[in-house]
Amino acid sequence: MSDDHGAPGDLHEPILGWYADHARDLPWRHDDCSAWGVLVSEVMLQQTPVARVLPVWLEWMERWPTPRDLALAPAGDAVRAWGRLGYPRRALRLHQSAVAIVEQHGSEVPATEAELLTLPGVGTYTAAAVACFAHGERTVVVDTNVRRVEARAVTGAALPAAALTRAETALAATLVPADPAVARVWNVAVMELGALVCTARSPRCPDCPVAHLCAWRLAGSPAYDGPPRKGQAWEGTDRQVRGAMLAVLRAADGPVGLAGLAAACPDDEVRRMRCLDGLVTDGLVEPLGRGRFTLPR
DNA sequence: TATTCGTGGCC
DNA sequence: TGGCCAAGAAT
Repeated sequence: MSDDHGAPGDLHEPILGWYADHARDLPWRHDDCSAWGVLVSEVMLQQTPVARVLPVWLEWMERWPTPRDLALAPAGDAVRAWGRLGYPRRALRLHQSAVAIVEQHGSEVPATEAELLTLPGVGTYTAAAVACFAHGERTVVVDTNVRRVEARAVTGAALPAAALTRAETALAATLVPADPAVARVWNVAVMELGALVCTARSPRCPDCPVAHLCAWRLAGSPAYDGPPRKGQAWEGTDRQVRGAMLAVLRAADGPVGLAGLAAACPDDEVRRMRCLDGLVTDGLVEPLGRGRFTLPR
């Protein structure tokens, strides 16, 4: 029909069609899911796989079905209910967001990106995602999946650059359909394609609806040739100790003494105290005096 | 712009 | 086996 093979517009029909057939049935995508449910899901999904988020999200929605419900609970309850999703400051920020939504937004999750961006823990991606998926706004949603799909299909690179570039955002913007309702499906469809088919390590190109026009494939699927990607250090980091300390506090019924927290880092008192200080500064741990600590009240 | 911040599963 | 990676945000 068109002779300009590879034009960005050619991606729409195949990807939207693929999504219609292969989308996962996730509760936060249901029409009856509240904007609050969408916001909670988006924050939980930051750097955390769907499989791990699902049971915790269901628990949260049952326990705190509205922002007001969470705002009325102690912050520590949110941190404990966060379980082992990782990056527990997200739980704290979600609680702070709930309070802000109640106090400053009439208990309704804001609909515009600008307002959403004022909420703690809500950045560029999450604001665009919530405005779009919860409120139907036509936004440009750019997450790691979108970046990878577009890097391959359009740019021809094996992987996107380490940091989001203006060019990527501009490209993504040109690809978002003009109609808000279609844009909404497009945004989630590209993410889904990246999550299920156009994966980082071993992409399932035979299952890809745009393999025939993928610039990366047409170039012979060249290996990544950019600057070396530095991994996420873990062994011997403060994160490891902070995580262990928080695990102790989550498991405990009441306050925990320094001796109990020492198990998280038995061989290095300097690091141990630095991490504890950091947790207190972050608001994830509350000092009670006399060397006793608890999750925030 | 580069770091820091959890956790666990997978190839 | 272990490095890599997962719907990022804040500083």
